[in-house]
Amino acid sequence: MGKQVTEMLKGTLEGVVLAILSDRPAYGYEITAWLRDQGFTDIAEGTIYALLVRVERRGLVDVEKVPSEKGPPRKVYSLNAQGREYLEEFWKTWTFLAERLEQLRKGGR
Amino acid sequence: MGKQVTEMLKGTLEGVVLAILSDRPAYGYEITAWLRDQGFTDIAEGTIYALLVRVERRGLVDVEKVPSEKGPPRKVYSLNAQGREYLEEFWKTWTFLAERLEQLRKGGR
DNA sequence: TGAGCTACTTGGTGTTGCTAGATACCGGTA
DNA sequence: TACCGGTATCTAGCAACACCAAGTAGCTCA
Repeated sequence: MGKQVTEMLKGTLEGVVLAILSDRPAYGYEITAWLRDQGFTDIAEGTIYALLVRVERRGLVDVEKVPSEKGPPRKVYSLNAQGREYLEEFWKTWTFLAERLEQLRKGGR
Repeated sequence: MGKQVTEMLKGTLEGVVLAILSDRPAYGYEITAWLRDQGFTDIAEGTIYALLVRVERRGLVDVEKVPSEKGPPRKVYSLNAQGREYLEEFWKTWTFLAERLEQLRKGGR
């Protein structure tokens, strides 16, 4: 994929990461690896870290530093109540957009 | 809707507009009005015009100036061959993203 | 004359993801 | 010991995109 997916990710990537965290806590490196595995081959490492810092500042996630056997300590993020609320909103917005797009695709306006 | 949809529109709005044009030619004012009608209440007028200029510069659309009875001349845009190709790509990217998101929503990873 | 709708343009702002490089901890190997 | 690769995070600078605000311009009708 190229630039197209990059632009489309703006705004959705955040929801994607929060959705991942809604399943269970995770840390940056892990999230990046998982996304790559899912086909998001272009997602830059730095992007995820920056995003995590952002959602933390906004109070959507809680953080815990956990030592790793294989390297420096991990920052494990978990979705808190506010984050879950925000994720709800995200899914609503996404649904709205997806419905409009789907309608456009089949039959046009 | 609020800021969330604004961010999510980045990258997709372009596809939306091209999809509209794939049905039949249209001009900026008309497109804006139609989008508002479809629930995209936050879309700014200027945004559509800027987007149209962009896709024109990229050679995805052809333009024709058509006099209007009700105001200044309209710039009517129509999707050309290159634009159709690009729209194809857009739908592929969109499908990829939508599938990942849908999977995330139900059942998580 | 002026209000209101139609129609397009432009300059500045904020958010977001990418690039590229740096830092740091650890195990294995030459 | 010295170095390399994998793990793990952070940062500064950049480009793209949508928004905001204001302006220009043509037309109709009171």
